[in-house]
Amino acid sequence: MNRTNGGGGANLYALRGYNAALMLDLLRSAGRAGISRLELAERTGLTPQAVSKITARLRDDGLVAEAGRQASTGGKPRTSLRLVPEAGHAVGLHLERDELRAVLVDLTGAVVGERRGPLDLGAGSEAVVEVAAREVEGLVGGVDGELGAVLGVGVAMPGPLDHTHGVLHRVTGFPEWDGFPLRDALARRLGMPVVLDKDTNAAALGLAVEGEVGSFAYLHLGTGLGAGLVLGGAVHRGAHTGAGEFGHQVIQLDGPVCSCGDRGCIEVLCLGAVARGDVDEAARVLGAGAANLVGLLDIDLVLLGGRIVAAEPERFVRGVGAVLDARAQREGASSPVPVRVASGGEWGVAEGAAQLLLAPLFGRAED
Amino acid sequence: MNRTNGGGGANLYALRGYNAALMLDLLRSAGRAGISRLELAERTGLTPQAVSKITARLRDDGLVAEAGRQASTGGKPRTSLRLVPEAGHAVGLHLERDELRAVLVDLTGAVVGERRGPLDLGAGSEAVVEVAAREVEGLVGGVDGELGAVLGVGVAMPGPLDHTHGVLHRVTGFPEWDGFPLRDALARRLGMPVVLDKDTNAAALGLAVEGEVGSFAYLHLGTGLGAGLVLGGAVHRGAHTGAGEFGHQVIQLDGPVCSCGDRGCIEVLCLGAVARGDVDEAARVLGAGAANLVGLLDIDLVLLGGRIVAAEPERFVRGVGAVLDARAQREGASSPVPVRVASGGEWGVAEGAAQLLLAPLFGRAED
DNA sequence: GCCCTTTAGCAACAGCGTTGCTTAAGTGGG
DNA sequence: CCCACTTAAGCAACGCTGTTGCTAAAGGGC
Repeated sequence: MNRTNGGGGANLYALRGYNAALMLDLLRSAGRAGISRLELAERTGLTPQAVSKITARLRDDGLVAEAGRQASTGGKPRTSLRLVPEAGHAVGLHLERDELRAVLVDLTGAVVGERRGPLDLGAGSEAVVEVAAREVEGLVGGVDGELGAVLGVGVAMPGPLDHTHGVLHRVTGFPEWDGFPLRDALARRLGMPVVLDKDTNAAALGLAVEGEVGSFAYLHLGTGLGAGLVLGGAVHRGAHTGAGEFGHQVIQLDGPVCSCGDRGCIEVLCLGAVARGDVDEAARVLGAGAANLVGLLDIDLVLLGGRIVAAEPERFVRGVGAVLDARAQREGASSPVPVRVASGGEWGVAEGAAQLLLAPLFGRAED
Repeated sequence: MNRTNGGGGANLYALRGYNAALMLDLLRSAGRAGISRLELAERTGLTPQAVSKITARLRDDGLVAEAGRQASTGGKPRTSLRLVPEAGHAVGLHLERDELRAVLVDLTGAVVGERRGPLDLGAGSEAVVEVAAREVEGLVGGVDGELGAVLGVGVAMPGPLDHTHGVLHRVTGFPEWDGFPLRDALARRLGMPVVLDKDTNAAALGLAVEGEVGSFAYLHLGTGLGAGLVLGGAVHRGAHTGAGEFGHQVIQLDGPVCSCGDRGCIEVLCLGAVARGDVDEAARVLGAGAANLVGLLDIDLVLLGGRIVAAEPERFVRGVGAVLDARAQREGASSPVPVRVASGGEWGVAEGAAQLLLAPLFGRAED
């Protein structure tokens, strides 16, 4: 229980919600196998009786169900509890320059429906909102049978934008999008809550929920180079959703001119090397930036993703890893920061976008 | 009310402590003038009656007192409440290679006693602990009259160390300190709680408490170059207290060799320029690193400190500011990130160290 | 089959912030 | 000057939280 919610005081209602979210989060990580009431009590520090009461409420709400019994340890066996996946759903929308991906996920984050189609950001905001809305409606309507409440739509896009207000700042190449309130426009059109975030943040959130613990950086190497930062389990967006601008970090003073106007940005160096076919150099440059990040933030893990990484994953992991290993050796650290390819692949951003709506249920704060 | 305390559940006792800390924090920021119960209620979202109950408990504990009345706005005038400064004290200890500074501060953070003396880290751990302990005892004993409970001692030192366990990793130039459990040794010797942290973190904490809001970076340019990061009001230390290693960020790939063994670190470039007498170049290099930091973390403010900055404050502020201004212009941001010289001066680290013990009282989480 | 161990729930309870109302302490109009 | 009005602060009762004490349920081992 800490102060991050804008300095607000807490009453009994807040307390209840907090503990309920805590339980749900533990139940989610436990997965299909479930977790017993007593283990929930141990993990939270609450009394078993409190856990019984809280889980009873969650069962009444249909969010939690019993899932068999565990082996006895000499007495009455523990009853496992698990999340009810179909108790709630969320849509994740990944909008790119020329393509749209949409997923419908259940409460556990499992994908129960997906769609993919062309998109033209140049067609104007109204047309794009309409296309996106139709995809969402198709996805939600296309699933047969009873569908637990759809909590809303998470939208992930590249480029600078404002998560708090759901407004786009700029969409590279399409000045007509400047300042467009995408969140509210889509919410009004669909009649359900919408949350907007950067693609890299959505991907990082998805990875955090999937089980990556502690603090890590997700580096995305695609048409641009960006990062999603997870610090202490929460996505770090900064005051204006600007955090994670990894690509325009300068690592070569007075180096070649970058598209942003500065010189020696990691993006121009890295993508330049890729263009020359020198993947090892690209990985080395990326590694230097990653090492800067690791030192600055003391993170535990670096995850790589994006089209360019996907083309040669091992070489990038090896190249970035080499730089981090060298750094660890210089520092005398016991073990270097590991580097891996992010799971999720092409759908990772859309799945993470859906988590923008699920996360609050599990006590993952908005910031 | 958020989840940062290791996943623990919250009971009524935790709720009470949380709201009490919230009140104390608001009372502290209100300073000598105080703040009315109703304003506390507005700021926290709690009902006026709840505020009355909570502040009544705090008054019973002697932490809060009435401080006059405000002007009437047509009815009964509001009663101002303020912290009782002498209700608690803490010691801040700043240990450098060759010098020791110690301050005794009251609950509001005001300095009520200070000491300064030579120190030789090469004299060995036992001797240093003894010298430090004597300074603390002298400081605590030297204040006449009733002294509210001394909560403990905050110790700030350079170099890599582990805040969580209170253990030094390395002290540059003194290998015999490797792994020394300074926190526990000093705590045993003094019989009071001790908290250990990096000097830059202590300075940043002190600045955060002094009223710098939101997220900022404190860049310290002294014998080395380090940073203290405050994100969302809390010091970001990272998993192993390693965060803030700003100086060994590479900004000149394959540049000159640094003392750390890498090439093109900001520290070797910046201090090299200072050595050549080229302050403007040093400021430009520092600015490039600051711009990287601003982009990566989306912070609101950059504060400069340390001996070298103190020698030519305006030129550093101007030089770093110019780089950040150029960056803001490229980004099309409405206003550039401001740069200032950190208040606190030579005693800033020691004062911040004392806040390591006061901060928990005011709900400023340990991490 | 009995005893023991362990789990889960029922009932009473202390303590939290909230609600409804009363008292305190000012201002300002007639 | 006094009285009506406004605003602040506290008292009492209340609903709800997690906790405590105890009981019932359910399995294993001798």
